[in-house]
Amino acid sequence: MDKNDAYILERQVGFVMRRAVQRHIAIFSALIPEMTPTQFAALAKLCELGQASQNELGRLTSMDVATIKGVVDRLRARELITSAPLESDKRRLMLAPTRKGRAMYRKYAAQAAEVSRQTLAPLDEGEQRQLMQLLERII
Amino acid sequence: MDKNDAYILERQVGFVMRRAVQRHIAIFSALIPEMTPTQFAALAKLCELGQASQNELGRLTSMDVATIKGVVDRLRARELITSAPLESDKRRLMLAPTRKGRAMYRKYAAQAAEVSRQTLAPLDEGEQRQLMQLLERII
DNA sequence: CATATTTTGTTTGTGTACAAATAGACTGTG
DNA sequence: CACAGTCTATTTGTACACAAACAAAATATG
Repeated sequence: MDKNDAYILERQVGFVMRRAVQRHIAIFSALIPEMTPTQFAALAKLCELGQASQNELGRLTSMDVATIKGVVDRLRARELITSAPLESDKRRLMLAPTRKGRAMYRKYAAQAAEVSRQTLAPLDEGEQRQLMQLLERII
Repeated sequence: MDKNDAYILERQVGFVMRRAVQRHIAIFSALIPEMTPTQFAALAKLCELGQASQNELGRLTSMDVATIKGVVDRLRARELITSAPLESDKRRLMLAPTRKGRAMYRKYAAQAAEVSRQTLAPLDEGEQRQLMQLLERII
């Protein structure tokens, strides 16, 4: 194998992104130890929507059916959201934030934005915008 | 809350990176269904080094002690690597790829590079370089 | 209307990922 | 030498993440 063809782990996008996500999660849990990024994402989206079915919430937060179920179970166990089968479509489980859930969201929304700021802190504003745009294009 | 201050999930780095990683993993498992990105990373690094202790391999692949143990266990179960306590330091577990492990690495190294190419395919070469550089700076 | 298909949710199994507690082995310093 | 501190590995518990298989409900289509 030619030297230039060598597979260098540290130069693969997947590896670098995995490490960047690790750092991001570390920042998140330092600033918001009360919940995980995933749980906050689900709660935030549900607060934005007011209500949504479990499936719908999963799609909007990019979690598959098994994952969103676990996240919802944990949020419900902490009484941050409620769930009830929909009368008009008994397959669907309608979710809504509780008063406590909305309070939790309001309490941490600013902190969550700060997590993004700290994650991007090594870059200047232009670079931050650039990174976000490039990432959005490889989704 | 001001409209401009609104927390928009889709614009948070963490959320976008998580989705980008999801797409990357999907591409990886389509091209290399035989193993996970994590397992390949550990195998690749071990092949590059020739040998390493479990702890060392974990550090170099950014996996914590519990994670690297699981990955090593699975690679060993498939006879892709061997492990043996080091005589001169009985705490350490020295790992080395087997002939089969090295063959597996050689077989998939080109595919793994192709995974990176496909992940970055929506971007032109300059943008790909840019994205990698920006990601490396927020690690 | 009857049934084939799709949608929603659950369950099971495997694989990262990390925190915290534990145990055994090494190292440094008094 | 003794022993305090450090390093390596293991174990346990929790939380994503996804595939696959299943059941129940709704919808589409003949």
